[in-house]
Amino acid sequence: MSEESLPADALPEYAERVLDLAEHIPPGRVMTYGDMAEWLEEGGPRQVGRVMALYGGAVPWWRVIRADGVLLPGHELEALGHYRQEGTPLREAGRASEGHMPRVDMRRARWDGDERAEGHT
DNA sequence: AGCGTGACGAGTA
DNA sequence: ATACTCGCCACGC
Repeated sequence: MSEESLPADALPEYAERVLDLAEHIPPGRVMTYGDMAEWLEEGGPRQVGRVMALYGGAVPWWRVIRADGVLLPGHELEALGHYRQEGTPLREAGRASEGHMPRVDMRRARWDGDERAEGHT
């Protein structure tokens, strides 16, 4: 039997790795799908995206976004609420902000996975 | 087996 | 800023 049937109460190992990493993203910071794939050294942005689409509800999904900083389509308001609540750096279109959501300021909010760097002490 | 699709990314026009 | 192309990889039809 080469069938690798997965236990119903367990996720694919890759999915667990993705979710675990997502849970380690500090509040006020974000990680891109591509960065997560690179950090894990496995799969690619689309694979991370697939995992988040399927199981992302169990983790702080709003801290995992696209490289261009666009809020998750369909959950913009919810994500925005979290960002304002945790002080995630946002780029607001100064004058034309009416009509479209702000985007995450990737330059400041991007987290590289180095937890030690969080403690500036 | 081919083909389209997607919570992607980078490059080009 | 937007639109389109190509590369990427797993899934479903």
